[in-house]
Amino acid sequence: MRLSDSIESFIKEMLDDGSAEVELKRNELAEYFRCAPSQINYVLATRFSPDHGYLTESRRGGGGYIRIVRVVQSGSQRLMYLVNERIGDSLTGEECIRLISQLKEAEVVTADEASLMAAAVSARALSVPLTDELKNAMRARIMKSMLMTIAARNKG
Amino acid sequence: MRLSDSIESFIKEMLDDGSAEVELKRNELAEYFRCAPSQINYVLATRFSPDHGYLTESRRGGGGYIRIVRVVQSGSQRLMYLVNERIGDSLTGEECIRLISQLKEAEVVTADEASLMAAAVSARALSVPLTDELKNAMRARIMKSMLMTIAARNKG
DNA sequence: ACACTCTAATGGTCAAAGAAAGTCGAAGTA
DNA sequence: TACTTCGACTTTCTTTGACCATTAGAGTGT
Repeated sequence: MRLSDSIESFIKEMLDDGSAEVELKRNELAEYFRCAPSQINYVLATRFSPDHGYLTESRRGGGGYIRIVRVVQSGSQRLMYLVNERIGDSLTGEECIRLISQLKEAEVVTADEASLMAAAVSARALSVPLTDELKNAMRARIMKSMLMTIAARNKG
Repeated sequence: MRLSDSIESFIKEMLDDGSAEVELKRNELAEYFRCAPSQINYVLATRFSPDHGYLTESRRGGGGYIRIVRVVQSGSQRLMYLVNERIGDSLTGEECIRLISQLKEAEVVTADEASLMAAAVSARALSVPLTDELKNAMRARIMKSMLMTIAARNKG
């Protein structure tokens, strides 16, 4: 069996033990598996990316850590669909507005949250000297990032 | 746990015990935690800055002291300050996080809204091929746009 | 009393060392 | 060809120590 697979299983077992969140020390884990510390990063990048339904957060320096949060659960299917299928690399301002109001209609987000989201991808927010293509690429990314966050909170 | 975190908690506990103000002796505190006195300055700079919602004032010489005050501002005061003075043309990701968590602490936004905002300006959202400078400029704009939306709703 | 100086007691700054984690290209493997 | 693994180098956060700045009060001379 591959090292990466072992590390993946190890982390997933930890996640199954109750909480949907786990905190670890990169160096300790690498030591445990007798591999290069950067191997852990590889596993995180290939098996615990947002597309796989996980968020990771970390801190360097003394007392540093890596935290992994599982965000995909039954209730978030629709959101994950949006993130993975509906939204591609690009989204116009209008498409954003349409999506956001659908989410509001469906009561996935509150009205206040909907306006916050709209503000984040508004023309005003993106009024920097960039091509429309780049702006729409940014919109897609900003939307995905926010939707992932909503999916994470909706897991209960 | 990190030393800095311990010192931070210690000070915050003192602040929670009633008054929104605390006075301490740098050397005594350093002695108590068995660390270099300058460590206290580090904690103040990284955890009790104005962005974190605190002001510090101090005096040297015999009978010197350090006073830490938690700043209390109304929601709209804080929003105005942020939009008009604090946020200029550029904001780093960390600065965004700090400002957002202050708004949450001050109950200007809900926890859900705070994570939404953080998601909008996260590195994940802005992982497009742009210079850091441009990204930080975008962060400033996105933040302002969102904050103005919040300010608008708080009036109605 | 008064003014002046000296000194001990504080706190401040900054650069360097230490302690994690991140990146990325090269080499290995299936 | 695509996926893994490694390790040299980078970045970020923490901790310390040497040196600097300020202040209150004691001592001294008039």
